[in-house]
Amino acid sequence: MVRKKVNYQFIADECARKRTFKKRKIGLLKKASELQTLCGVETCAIFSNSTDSPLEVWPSPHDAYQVVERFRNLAPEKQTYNMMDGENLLQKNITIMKGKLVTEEKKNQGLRIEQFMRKLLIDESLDHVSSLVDLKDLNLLLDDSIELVEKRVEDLEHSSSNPVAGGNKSV
Amino acid sequence: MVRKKVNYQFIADECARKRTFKKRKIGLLKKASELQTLCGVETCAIFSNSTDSPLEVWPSPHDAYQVVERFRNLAPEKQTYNMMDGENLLQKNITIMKGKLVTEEKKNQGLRIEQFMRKLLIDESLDHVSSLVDLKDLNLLLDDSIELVEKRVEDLEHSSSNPVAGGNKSV
DNA sequence: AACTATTTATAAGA
DNA sequence: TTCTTATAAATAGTT
Repeated sequence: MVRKKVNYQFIADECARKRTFKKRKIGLLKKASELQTLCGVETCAIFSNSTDSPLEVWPSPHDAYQVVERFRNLAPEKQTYNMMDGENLLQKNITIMKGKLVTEEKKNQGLRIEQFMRKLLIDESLDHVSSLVDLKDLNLLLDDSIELVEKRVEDLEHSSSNPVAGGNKSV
Repeated sequence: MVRKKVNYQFIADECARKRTFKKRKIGLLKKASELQTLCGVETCAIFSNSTDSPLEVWPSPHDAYQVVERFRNLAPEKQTYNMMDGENLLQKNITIMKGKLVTEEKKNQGLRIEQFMRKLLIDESLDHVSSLVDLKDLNLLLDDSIELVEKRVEDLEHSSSNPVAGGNKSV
C-alpha cells in the first residue's frame, strides 16, 4: 500500500505496463468526459497501441449508435427542422459519429491513423470496420446513416445563404 | 482556498468555464503524455471548442517539426535504409506528423473535425492551416515533407512483396 | 500567474 | 482479476 513517486520512463515489464495502461486510460477518458461536461468542449482521444491491436477511439461506438438511433427515430419533419434550425445540432451529431468508429486495421500494415481517417472520409466500403464493443450489426447502420447525414449537410452547404426551403426529404 | 467537491455539470459562468478548460486541458495532456512515455502508446487528442476558435490538436505542430527535421536531415541512403529496414519507423513518423497539424477552420462553418482530416488527407493546399504555436513557416515545410514521405510510402506499398530494390531516391 | 486546502487518481499490495 | 488504501497528483476557489 505504499505508493512510490513514479519514475516517468517506459515501463519495461510488460505485465505492469499493460496494467498501468488500462488504469490510466480509464483515468484519461474520465478526465476527457469531465472536460466535455464541464466546459462543453467536444473531445476525441485516439490510442495507437501495438500494430496488432485495433486503434482505439473514444468516445465509443456504442455512444455513436445511440446518437444515430436518436436521429433515425425522429420523424422526417422533425429531422428537417433540426437540420435547418440548428446547423449546429446536425454538425454535432456528425462530429460525434465520426469520432466514434473504430477500425480493425489490416495487421502489420501500419499507417493506422491515416487508414482510419481515410475510411471515415473517403472509402465507400467500411467492410473492415469493427468496434471495440460487440456491435457487428452497427456498421451497416452507421454507414447508411452517415451517408444520409452527409448528403443533407451537402445540401445545407450548397444552399447556406438561402433560407432553407428545398431540402431533400427522403430518408 | 476551500475546494468544493465539483458538481459535474456545464459551468454556466463563461469566465470560470474558460479558466477550468485551460487548467484541465493542461492536466489532460499531461496525462496523455505520461501514458505515451510509460506505456509506449501513441496518443492523440482533439478538442473542438466553439466554432470561432481553431480546432486544437495534440501533440503539437512543434513536435511534428522536429520529427520532420530529423527525417530531412538524414542522408538519402540513410533515409532509404530506414524506410526499407523498418517500415515501422517511417510509418510512425507519418502517424506522428499527421496527428500534429492544426487547422484554422473556416469560421462558423462547422464540420470541424472532418475539415481537419480532409485537409490532412485530401486537399493539396494547406493555405488555411496554422498552428497553435507560432510557427508560420512550418506549414510549407510540413507540406513538402508529408508529400515526400507519402510518395515513398506509396512506393513501399506497391512493392511490398518485392524485397525493396528499386526505390525512388530523389528527395 | 501562484497558492493551498481538498478532492481525485493511482501504485502496490491483498 | 477486482478491491483496498496510502500516497502522489490535480485542481477549485482564492489572491
